[in-house]
Amino acid sequence: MPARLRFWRCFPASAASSSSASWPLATGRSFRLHSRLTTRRSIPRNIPQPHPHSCRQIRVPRVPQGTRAHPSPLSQHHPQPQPVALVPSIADMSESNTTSRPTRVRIAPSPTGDPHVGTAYIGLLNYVFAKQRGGQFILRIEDTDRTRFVSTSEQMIFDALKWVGLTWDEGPDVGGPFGPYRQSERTAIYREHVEILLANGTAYRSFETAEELEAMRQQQIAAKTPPRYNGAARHLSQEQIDAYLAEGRPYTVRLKVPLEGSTTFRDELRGDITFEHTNVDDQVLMKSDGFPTYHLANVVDDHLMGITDVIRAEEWISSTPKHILLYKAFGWEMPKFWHMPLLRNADKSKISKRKNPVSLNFYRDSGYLAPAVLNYLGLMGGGMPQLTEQEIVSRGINTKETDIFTLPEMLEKYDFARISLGGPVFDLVKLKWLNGEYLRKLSPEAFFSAMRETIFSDAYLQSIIPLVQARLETLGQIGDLADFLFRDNVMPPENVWLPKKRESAETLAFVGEQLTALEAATWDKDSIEGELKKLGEAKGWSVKENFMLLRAIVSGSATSPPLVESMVVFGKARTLDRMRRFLAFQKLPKRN
RNA sequence: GGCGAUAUGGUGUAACUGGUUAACACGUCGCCCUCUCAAGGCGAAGAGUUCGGGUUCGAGCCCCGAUAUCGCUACCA
Repeated sequence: MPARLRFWRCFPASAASSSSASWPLATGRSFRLHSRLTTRRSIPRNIPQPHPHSCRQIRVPRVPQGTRAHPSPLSQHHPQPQPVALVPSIADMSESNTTSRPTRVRIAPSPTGDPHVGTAYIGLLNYVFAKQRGGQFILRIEDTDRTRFVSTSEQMIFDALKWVGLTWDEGPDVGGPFGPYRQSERTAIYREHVEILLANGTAYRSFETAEELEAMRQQQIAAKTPPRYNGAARHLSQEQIDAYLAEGRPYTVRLKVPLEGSTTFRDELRGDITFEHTNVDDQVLMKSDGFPTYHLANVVDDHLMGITDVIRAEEWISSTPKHILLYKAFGWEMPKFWHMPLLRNADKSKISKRKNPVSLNFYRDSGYLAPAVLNYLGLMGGGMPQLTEQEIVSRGINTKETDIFTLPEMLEKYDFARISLGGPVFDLVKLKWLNGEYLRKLSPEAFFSAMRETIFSDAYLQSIIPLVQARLETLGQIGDLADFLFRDNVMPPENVWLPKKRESAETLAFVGEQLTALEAATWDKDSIEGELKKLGEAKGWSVKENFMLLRAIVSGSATSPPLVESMVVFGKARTLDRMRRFLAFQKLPKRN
């Protein structure tokens, strides 16, 4: 059994149950985990009994071993009927304060642009988690940031998730008993809850302007002290507050984090994690525009929607104490937290569009098959049991098949206890190999259908007709003119892309700016053209230079159908990817 | 800088409660097949498990200490 969790095993079992109740009690590393193993079940034989005097750090399995190759005594002695089989109910094994609520999980994407692979990744994990336990998978739209809101984004998220094959039981489009599922439609709810916090003294109003806060931040940075809100507004007198309110001064509401002590929570994959309160900021809960921040909205909604397990990316670990504090401030039952490792670029940084295609639209439009994408995502972070050597030999199966599995197989075998915590690099090379495997297994008929539904769909072909019809003398010439709309690797030679009167460095810099401009653009002819011309004017690039450069990058050639229309047809995700690939290629060290 | 998390070949993962030459897949290289390229078959190189101590007959798994990487450090999520 791989030991993935360390904890101090020096507390008698009886001490365990009380720890989670009080706050802010800095618990030792593992009261609760300990209790997980000792309550409601007999202690597994293979785990040493706690000894009152021994305080040795040992490793224990995070989760009962029922699905492992070697069934634990637990699962042997206590066969449990399960909805879909599998990970014998982590909930069952958990501490007794969890009143076996039905499993409900959620993903909460933010509609700020193209649907993200990370959303599909976390979505997949949540989906599998829920379905393995006969629970519900909920989709909630976190659109509380109106400055980053993109109106087309929500629909794209729906479409992308459906494309990969994930379906949700409740959501903005399908409804459900705990709606609305769009946070912008829940502002009244948040306001009510803020009042509760204000009333019970766990939050306070803060009247500083954004500028004042920024100035404070700069000062703190200059003084090399941690940039943090100084809590000044905590000390405002009631008269002062009333006066400010009377004059209609805008304010935010902040969480009143205890000045002393610490908060400990259990991450189901890592064990207990403790944060000193001196390191937890008085987080803004309600912005001056009346919208909540993620922290408030997420806690309120998770509670109201009956979420039992919060499965989200690792980047949230640092703010989890704030969420814990909020649950406690409201007096609510806590969900369990599972922080998944972050998908990474090749350089190990958090996956980002500049270094990796992250738009699900890109994968869909480029002809990746949804099951392959899902399969690949399932490979990230482990989770699927690997065949042992003996199994490979005895069953004589092709070893690469271990890496190939379907969603139903994941439901059957995926084991959250197996997840490895190192951030996995999202490797396009292996994804392509996997996709190729899927493609080859298709029947010719299915392959044909796949082609006709994507790269050669009627809709795609029809969108191309206006670009080529006037320019052809025979139908057979279409490939001469529009090959770049059907190709993956397009890379113009330097004599094609480099303008006569420009240096390569300034040109590449300009491409970078084109890219930035286009990333922000709505994907239609006028917007694209407008953005490009605006940029060209600002930077002193003629329309001709500007467009010819981009034409070279997008089409690989100096002649092509109308550029902007071609880009519209080709799609935002793929066009931008082509530009990024161009830049990446040019930055590669050249031979000679 | 502060706080937190993480650490097995280039990449993704294995390695049962510490037990023989650290396994599988992708990638790379070579050979075979073949009109070419893929696919397929066969084979090879590539890590001694971030580093340093310790415990032990024995450590990737346990302990201590470093280091590195990533994340957070917003009226973004």
